Amino acid sequence: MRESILAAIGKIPRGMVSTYGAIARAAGYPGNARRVAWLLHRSVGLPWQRVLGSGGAIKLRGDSAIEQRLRLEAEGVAFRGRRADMKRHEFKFPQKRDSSRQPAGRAKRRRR
DNA sequence: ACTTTGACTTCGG
DNA sequence: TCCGAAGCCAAAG
Repeated sequence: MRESILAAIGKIPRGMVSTYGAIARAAGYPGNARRVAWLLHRSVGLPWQRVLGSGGAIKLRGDSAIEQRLRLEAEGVAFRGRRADMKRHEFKFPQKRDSSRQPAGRAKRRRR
């Protein structure tokens, strides 16, 4: 849990970013975005700068937010306004799904 | 053992 | 775009 979340964060490659919610899901704990944030805050040795809020928004305050942005830009992540360009830099965690994936776009969102 | 606390997210107005 | 409310739940104190 702690480990799976931390491991997921560690898989984000340089130049890519992910979000709290996506990491929680990838770690097997959907809906636990806050835990991801909590762990990030008190753990060390993680690529913390690569974790953003939904939509690519930086959720830190003050100086930390500036530092995060600088670090990401240094890795090649582009920003559009206050958000990272997720279309180009969002890291997709590998999922195990069988080959019966819909070939055409149209991603569907479950929920309620 | 109980309460507070988050670097959150989504929805509605 | 911004604001508030509700859902979420392990870890800290």
